[in-house]
This record gives sequence, structure tokens and C-alpha cells, in this order.
Amino acid sequence: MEVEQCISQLQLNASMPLLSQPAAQAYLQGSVKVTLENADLWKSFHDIGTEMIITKHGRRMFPHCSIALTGLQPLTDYVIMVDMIPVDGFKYKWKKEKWEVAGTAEPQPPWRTYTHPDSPAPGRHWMKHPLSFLKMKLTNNTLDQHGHIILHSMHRYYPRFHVIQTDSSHTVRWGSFQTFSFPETVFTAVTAYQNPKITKLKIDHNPFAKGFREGGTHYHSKRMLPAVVQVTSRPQFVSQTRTWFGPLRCLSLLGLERAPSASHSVWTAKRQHPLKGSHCSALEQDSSDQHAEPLELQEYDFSCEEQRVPAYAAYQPNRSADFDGFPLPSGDRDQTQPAYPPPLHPSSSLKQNPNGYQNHSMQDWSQYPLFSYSSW
DNA sequence: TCAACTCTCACTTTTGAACGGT
DNA sequence: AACCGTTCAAAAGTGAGAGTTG
Repeated sequence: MEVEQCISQLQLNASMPLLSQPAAQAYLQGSVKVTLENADLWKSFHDIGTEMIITKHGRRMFPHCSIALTGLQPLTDYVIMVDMIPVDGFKYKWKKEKWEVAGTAEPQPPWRTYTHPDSPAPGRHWMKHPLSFLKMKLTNNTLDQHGHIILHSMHRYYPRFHVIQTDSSHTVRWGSFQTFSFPETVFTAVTAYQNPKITKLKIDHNPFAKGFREGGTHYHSKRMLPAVVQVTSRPQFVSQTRTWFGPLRCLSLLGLERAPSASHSVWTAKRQHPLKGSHCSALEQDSSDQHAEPLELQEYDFSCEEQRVPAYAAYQPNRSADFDGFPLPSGDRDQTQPAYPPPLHPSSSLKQNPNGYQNHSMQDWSQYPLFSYSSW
């Protein structure tokens, strides 16, 4: 199936309602822009073929997601969220120094969304400093109880950032939301590094990996330690600047979920009720939940658009076949075209707006549920 | 048989409590 | 009493080898 056909089909089938424009525009008062903070590092990894370790207990990303926001309304509250989107419908394997397609993707694990712990906060707060999602963790444990993002190993994903306007910190009523993604943040989820170039690059940049270095050579575990090596005394730490996050505030979340027996194109809406009192909890969409309530859509005014934000002006975000280290299947593509929307790559349906960003219609992405999980 | 996954290791970095000085 | 900076211990996080699983 051609990309355009796929999109058309998705648009036809997407049940995500688009609200009337006047209602939505009431919340669209700014021109939100998102910049990837550590874009140089991301690009270094992307050039090789980024791999992210996922473990049963959850592993942080490296490079981690960090973005800068501008164009928000200073006094309006926003919630910032991240989720992970499959790049395509394939499973990969590392063979002969490169990634190869190893079949169709496994069924989507429980969908989760990571909410930035400062959320909700006014626009001026978000624009003051770049936002870090350092503490977000990735896991392959579908039974994970810690709120980590669940991914399949040997599958490719990219992070999607959501900027969601809310009415207030306490009685959340979702306003408009905008979605952003960056081509260079595509990665392959793995349980162990496959490409040694990635390992080297990570050790060079990640301070935690320094524990495995000594004198410019690597040593790993006591099995490889020279007999004379002794543990040195604990270093004295200089005083550190710390960021203090105030008490977490609670949100209510609105989600969409796929009907359990339905094909990719059929979705039902599920409303998450506002949390009472001071409780904070993580909310998860269970795809097996048969008791989803019908959503009263008129209570929620929101609009959305996704923007692909190339961090480099000269960078070519819309590549597919020439992704270094990430060969997309070519010959069998038509037969195995996934039921996912086209990834960040390229599509003639993408629009170029005056800012140079590429906007996606909400319908392109509407099959992916938002707010399925909130992790604090 | 083999690829993918999990456990474990030794080390560094981060975090937060405790303490002392102003 | 409140604030600030320093010290310390514990927890968290790291990549890779070895063992396990399918």
C-alpha cells in the first residue's frame, strides 16, 4: 500500500473527532515552538543508528530527551508529555554489522505516556529552562508497575512530545494540544547493544559509563580487573546545584483506546476521571479493558497538530531509504506495509508551513492513544 | 544451534539527610 | 529559628560477560 493510500485510509477510519475550529482556536493563542536541546548528540547517534537499552526494570534513555519551549502563554498552564511511536511495522535484527528486517512487528504493548513531573505549570515556567526527561525509563516488561514506557526489543521508535494547554492546575480541562517530533531521535530498542560504534559513543558521552573505563581502556567486571587494582576511596564531592521539584500536582487525563477486537482503524474513547483530593496516581490504559465509557466529547475542546522539527537546517529529515544503519525494507514494503502512519520520514502529504516545520494532520496520528499513562 | 534476554558485576554519579557555621 | 554550604552514605545507574531461555 502506498503511503498516501495508507494515510487516506487512516483519515477515513480515524474516529478521533476533530472539534469545531472556533472552539479549538480559543486555546490557540500562541505559536508554540519546540527545540531539541542536545541535538548535536542525537545526531551523532543517529548517524550511526541510535540504539536504546531497555531492561525489565527500566532503563533511562541516552541521549535523553530534552527540549526547549517558546511561544507559550506565560500565565496559562500546560502539561508536557512524551510517548513513543513505532516508526514502522517491522521487527529488526542485527546481522553482519547492520540492521535487517526480521519480520512484522509484535503486537503493540500497553501504551504509556510519560508526563513531565512539573506538569501542569504555567508557560513562563516551561520557557524559563529547557525541559529534561532524564528520568523517563524504557522497559520491555509488559507487566511493569512503575509507569515506565513499554517497548518491544528490536523495534524502532521515536519520542513524540505533547504540549497540552490546561485551564488550571487543579481542575484540568484539556485545551489545545500540539505535538512535536524530531527525525534524529529515531532509535531501535534493544536489550543489549548491537552496534559497537554506539557503545563507544555512549561511553564517551555518558558519565555513568566511566565506571568501566580506566586509563583509556575498558574493563568490565572483576573478571577483567588486573590483580593489583584496588578500589580507591570515595571521592569528595564538590557542592552541587540541585533542582527542587515542588509537590507534585495531580492531573486528570483523557485518553483514547483501541477497541480490543478492532482493527487498527477503530478506536473508542475513554475518559479518565479527575483525581480527587491530593492523590497522585499513574493511569494506564489497559487494552483489555472492556468497560470504557463513551466519551462526552463536547466537554473537551481541543485541537492538535504535530510538527516535525528538524534541529538542523541543513539536515535532511525526510529520508527513508537512506537512513544510515536503518534500512527500511524496500522490496517487500508494499506487502508488509504496517498499519501505522508513516513515520517521520517523508511523505508527500506533509505540509511545509512558513516556519519550516512540517505539520501533520491530527488524523495522521489519531490512532495512537494519548495520555494512556502518567508517570511522575 | 543460535539469537535474544536476564542476571550480575564493580564502579561512578546522584540524591538527600545530617551537621556546623553564620 | 532560618538559611546556607559541606560532608557522607545509600541509592541509582552504567556496559558487558556469563548464563538462561525459547
